[in-house]
Amino acid sequence: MKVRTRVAPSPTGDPHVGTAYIALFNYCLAKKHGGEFILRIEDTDQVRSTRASEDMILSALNWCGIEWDEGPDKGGPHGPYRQSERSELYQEHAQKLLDSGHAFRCFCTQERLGEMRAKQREAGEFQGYDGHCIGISADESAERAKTEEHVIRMKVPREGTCVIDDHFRGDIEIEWATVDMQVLVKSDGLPTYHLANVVDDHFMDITHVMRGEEWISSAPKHQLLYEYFGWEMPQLCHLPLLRNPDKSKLSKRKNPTSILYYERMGFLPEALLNYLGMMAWTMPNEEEKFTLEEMVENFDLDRVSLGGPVFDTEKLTWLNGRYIREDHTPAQLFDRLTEWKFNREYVEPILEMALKRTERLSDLEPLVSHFFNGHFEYDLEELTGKLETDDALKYLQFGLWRLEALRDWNSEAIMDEFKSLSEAMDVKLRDLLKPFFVAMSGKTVSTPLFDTLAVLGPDMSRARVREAINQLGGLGKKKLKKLEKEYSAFG
RNA sequence: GGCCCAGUAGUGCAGCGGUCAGCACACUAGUCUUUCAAGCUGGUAGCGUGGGUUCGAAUCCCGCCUGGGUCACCA
Repeated sequence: MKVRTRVAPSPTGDPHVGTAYIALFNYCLAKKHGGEFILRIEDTDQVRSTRASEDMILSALNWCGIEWDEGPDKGGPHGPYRQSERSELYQEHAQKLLDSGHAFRCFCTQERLGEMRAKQREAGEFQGYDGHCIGISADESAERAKTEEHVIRMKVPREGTCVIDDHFRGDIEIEWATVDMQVLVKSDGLPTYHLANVVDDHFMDITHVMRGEEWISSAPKHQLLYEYFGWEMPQLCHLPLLRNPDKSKLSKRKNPTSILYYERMGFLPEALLNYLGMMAWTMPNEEEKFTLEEMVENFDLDRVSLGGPVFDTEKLTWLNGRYIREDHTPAQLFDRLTEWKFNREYVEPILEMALKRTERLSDLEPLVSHFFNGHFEYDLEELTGKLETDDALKYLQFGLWRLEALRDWNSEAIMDEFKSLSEAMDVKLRDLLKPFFVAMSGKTVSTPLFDTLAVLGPDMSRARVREAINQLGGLGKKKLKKLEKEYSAFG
């Protein structure tokens, strides 16, 4: 049987390096065995999914050098490859489960579920659905479904043990009693991940499901669904999660996670991909610099290690340096530079900001250099200005939280965010903005703040705010907690 | 907290019962260079812990500890 693997990102934000990491391994497994690699978009979360995010993910993955055989942009024999376009298929299969008695409609309100969980938590018992609606007769259920809002849940045995076969870990035993009666179809009629994923993997002939370790605990649900449908289960392979330096799961709050950030920072796609390949994996000869082709050629699931690897930007930087100096002539490097930022598309909007502030062409470089730089050594006095260090830290942290929550990254939205923050904090906008201005540009004379943030993009901007906070002495746990309280007081 | 997963220097990995546990990043000393990098030569630093099994354990088994994940009408 032909090996078929997939990566199934959810288009709910910036393209994540974790997605590229999972994609890379799936790609290598498929190609190593002459198989196919599929890209599927899991956009069943209507609230958070956006087409803009999907587009970014596809182009970011392509930028990394990963190509798929089938996907929403190129089609294929198992399409459509966007879950929002496969609704009927899920509905049909939810109905099958309903008919076979493996699933049931649940009419419980959010309030009741909330109370139920609160009670369970208080009593210290297993938290999960209590089976309230499971006994409703098929007729009554069908009748009520016509008028009442409801979800469809899967039935899960209340006793016994489920054995999951993970390729890396062998048998994993999980008590059924710890598995919740998962919602399969939401009240908006769309499936949850669990249903859609199983149905799609089956109809797309996926043979190996290689995904993050975070999925292990819900694997019993998936296995059960395969059983209910009478389908063959693909081989499960749970890859260790990429970590922050503090070992927690890699997250944008602690680390830049967007592929776009690494691109803007001046990392080369082949270096980033190579680096991702040395997370949890090594070449048999221990060589650390290798191409995608070499990785495919040598790929072997047995060479995957399971300790969660810390995404170490320092080592990535070293690797990137090797690619730059070992693989480029000055002429080639110039082309890279042009591709990167030294082009009209990137520079022109920046020149628009700089134009009015320029008297000689030679004034230009210092004025706009922060659009091409990585990080700075800040002048701490410039960073704080007239503010006390603690106040500057507070402003920066509050602003950072606002920026982290911001969904649409554009000049107006950013301005609104800062305006509302300054009102809530009852400080002058200009005072609030000052440290950000320096944090973004490393200077006191520079381009307009909001436009600058917009051009730099979310991850780069956040990274600079974080860097400024660190250089000002950072925020300890205690201070951070105190600030969090103050912040949540006015949101 | 319940359940699950993991645990080789600060970090990424090698090791798969039998030489002083190797490599790379970082750090550091020296060397080269007009400076700084890069390069080269060294150095510091590790098998979480306690029990077994075995002639012999980083490697196999068990307990503990630590870290992580997960407990949604998000994926």
